[in-house]
Amino acid sequence: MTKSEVDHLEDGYRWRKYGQKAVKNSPFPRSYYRCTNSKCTVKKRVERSSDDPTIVITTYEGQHCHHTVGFPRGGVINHEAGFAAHLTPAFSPYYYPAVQNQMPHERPSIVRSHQDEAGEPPAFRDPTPQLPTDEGLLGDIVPPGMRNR
DNA sequence: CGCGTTTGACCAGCGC
DNA sequence: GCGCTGGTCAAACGCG
Repeated sequence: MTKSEVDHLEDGYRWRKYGQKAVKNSPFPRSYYRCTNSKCTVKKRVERSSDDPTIVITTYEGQHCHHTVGFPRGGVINHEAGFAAHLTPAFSPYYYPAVQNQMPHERPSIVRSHQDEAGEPPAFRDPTPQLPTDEGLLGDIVPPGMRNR
């Protein structure tokens, strides 16, 4: 589970959308992404929180067997808006429905989604080798408790 | 021309 | 058995 204000949070991989469906829980459609790398079968499910439209719940499924797609650019770690949000799942309205009211998240970030994806060259996990293990990336971005849905 | 998105159809699982 | 819901496929389309 992740939280972010933008749809296209660049997490270092190239995603290809393969479907979109309207779910019952939220009035917003849910998007289905898959890693474009034929090697890794990672899937991603992005749905918007019904309570706070500025929040998207991203559910990763599987783990990447390759490193982040080439990012030799210098910008690197600038994940305040994107990846940093991953590390605060406590704000997820799914777990703490009351907290969302206190979130001062009213910046016009949805409008500048394009800037965001360009401004987030995700080479974030340099020290982490590609672990095709059970942990993989998920072990980092998802608390151990919630991994086995 | 290649790649990614869009969109409707199709399918499988589940509950009634 | 039927209908609903969620997940995937695939063709068409748009953009760089």
